[in-house]
Amino acid sequence: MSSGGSARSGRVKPSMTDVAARAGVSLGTVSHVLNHPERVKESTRRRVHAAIDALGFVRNSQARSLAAGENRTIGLVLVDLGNTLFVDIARGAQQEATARGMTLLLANSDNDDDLQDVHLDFFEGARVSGILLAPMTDPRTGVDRVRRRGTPVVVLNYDSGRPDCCTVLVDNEQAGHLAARHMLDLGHRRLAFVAGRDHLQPVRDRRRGVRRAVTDAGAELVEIPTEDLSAGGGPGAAARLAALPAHRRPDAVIAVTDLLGMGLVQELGRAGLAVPGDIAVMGCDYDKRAWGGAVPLTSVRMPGEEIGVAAVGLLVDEVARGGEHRHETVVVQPSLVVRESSAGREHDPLVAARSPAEPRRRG
Amino acid sequence: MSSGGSARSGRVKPSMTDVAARAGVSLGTVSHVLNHPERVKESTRRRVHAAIDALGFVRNSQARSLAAGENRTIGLVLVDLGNTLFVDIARGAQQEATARGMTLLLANSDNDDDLQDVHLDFFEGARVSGILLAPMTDPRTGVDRVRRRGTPVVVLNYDSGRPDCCTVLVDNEQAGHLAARHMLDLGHRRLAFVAGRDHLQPVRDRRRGVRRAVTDAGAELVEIPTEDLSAGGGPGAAARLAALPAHRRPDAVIAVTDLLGMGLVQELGRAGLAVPGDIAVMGCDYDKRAWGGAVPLTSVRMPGEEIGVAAVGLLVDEVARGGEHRHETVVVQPSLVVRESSAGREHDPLVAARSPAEPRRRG
DNA sequence: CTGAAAGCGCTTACAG
DNA sequence: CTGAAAGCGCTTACAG
Repeated sequence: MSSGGSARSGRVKPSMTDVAARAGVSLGTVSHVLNHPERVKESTRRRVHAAIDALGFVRNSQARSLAAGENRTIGLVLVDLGNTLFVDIARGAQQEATARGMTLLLANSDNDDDLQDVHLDFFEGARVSGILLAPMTDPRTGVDRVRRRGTPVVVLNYDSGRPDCCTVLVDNEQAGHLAARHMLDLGHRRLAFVAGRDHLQPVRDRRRGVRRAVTDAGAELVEIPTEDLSAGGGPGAAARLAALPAHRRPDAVIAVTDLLGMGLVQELGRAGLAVPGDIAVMGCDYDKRAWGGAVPLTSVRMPGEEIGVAAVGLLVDEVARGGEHRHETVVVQPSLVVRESSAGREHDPLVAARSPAEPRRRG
Repeated sequence: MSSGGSARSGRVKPSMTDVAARAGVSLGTVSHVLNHPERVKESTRRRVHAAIDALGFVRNSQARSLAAGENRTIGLVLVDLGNTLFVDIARGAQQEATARGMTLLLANSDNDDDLQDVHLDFFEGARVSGILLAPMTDPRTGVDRVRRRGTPVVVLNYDSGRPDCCTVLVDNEQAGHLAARHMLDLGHRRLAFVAGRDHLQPVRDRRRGVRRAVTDAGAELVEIPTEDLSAGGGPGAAARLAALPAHRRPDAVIAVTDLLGMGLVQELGRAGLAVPGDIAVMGCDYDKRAWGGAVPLTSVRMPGEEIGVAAVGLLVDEVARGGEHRHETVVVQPSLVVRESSAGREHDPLVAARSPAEPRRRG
């Protein structure tokens, strides 16, 4: 394939005035056929539409927002599009926004707090009707700044603990509890939990759930620390497990993330421990990047799309009701996905997902 | 954590007029301190900035675009954010856009052509300065429509074969060639290529590359068709391979995607064939969802970020040079990532990526 | 049912 | 160095 002709010089887009001229009507009439077609006589409407088509007119939404004083777009700022949970959130939000006649715009802050601020400022400058923010760390400053200026913000996947904006959370304690219950139900009595420090909310909450389940069952829990929460943390943790004498070794391991779980499975295999024969393993997060590991990984699925849908709902309510709106926190429930790494090969992957509980509301 | 207070009623954002009043200057002066600070006396500038801070003023970018007749944002419409290649593209485009003082907005069409059109129309309505489009199928209609109205479009990852817009492509034939050369270099003489029909450009081009390498080497190629290009295609293809008598079985398999390769590895293992001992396997795409499979998968990496960077470069040139701009096609080169599924366990994963060739230009 | 006119929040020559 | 005024492309009462 070869080269190209030069670009047609940037043609100026037709305006409503051009359409009006071509249709032989006034500017206001064109606006009416766009906004209140029922107020316009059929034949006029047709002439205007003909002119619109002929000219390839596309209304300037910036001018429209400015004049109408309303903006039908929502900005979604995400920490990390590399994590499939956030892609799911975006998909859910997208669908719900469309269903409500709004447009969703995405911005990826790529784990960079400064970039996150840039995006927040951008959306505010664009006068979106509201912002959905999935932050990595405490978004206090950013949220404060934006809210103080009057733009509604819904925080996703981070519990800021403050009641001054809506929040959508996953019940991470329940995730940990589900995971441990699963292992206990399989008959395991000595569990291990591989995780980082409680610096990150999800780690802290999942740990709580695991501990509660183990304590309630009168079983035993070994906690194995790791700095690296992705696959790279696998070798270290696997080495520690493999080094234990067989009679003291846990018979089930819960990794705080799927990537970590995947790394574990791989390294345990190399150390000569069969999964799940010698030791059952599961992750948490249902991260698609950990799909199809050596042994398909049992996990706890976070309902990303549900989060996106709920968030748009809360935001739209706040925009519509203004002062009448009351902030609330929606807590969405995770669900267990049983696969081979805990239940064995005969277990059909992906089929046994338990259906999630109803989201709880509070607030 | 409990409930919330009601939202502060949607406060109206301060305008430049408010800033001017507070600073005791005219509207035009405020605009000058924002756009041409050097033209304003230091003390005045300070007063204006004080007013801006006090009021929490954020300039309305819609009004600015309207008045200035320029818009510093670029829209990126992606087929599928679930595929990590596109996330990489977005990251590269983001960085390059920022470096050039523009803002990148993302929209995910989620494999839905209608949604893709919606996004194109939205960006056109928003009067972005240009659009980057990574389509799934031939984007002819959409691109024509948008370009006819004067918005520059750069097409990513799809060869439309027409010289009337800029394009950034990955050299998929080279990807296939690299893959086959790798297997041949390892000493394999009977290769299999598992892929769908040539309906999709990448499949067609990768197949060409594989065939060329095999033919040039005087080796043998078995082509195994599959409908499903993701992990689900693994079992069928693995069954066909396993069913062959050992002396006719290929000693190396190239899957057209990583997900397919991952599915293959898993199923071959279940069928009792060791990877790479009995049969070497590799994928193509370097999809992070296929990370850390049973056996880390050798693959061909597509330089997503490079694509994003190149695309923004072409677009900005077209916007800046207008009629002077000449459309061109940039072809970016893939690179081999050798891992255990072809090279064996002793091979250190992720270390042996060959560095990619320089991108070629044409046009 | 249609049109004339003010106004949304900004930028930008043009005067002073 | 600063201000007054026109204009960007639209919407929306308000008249007719």
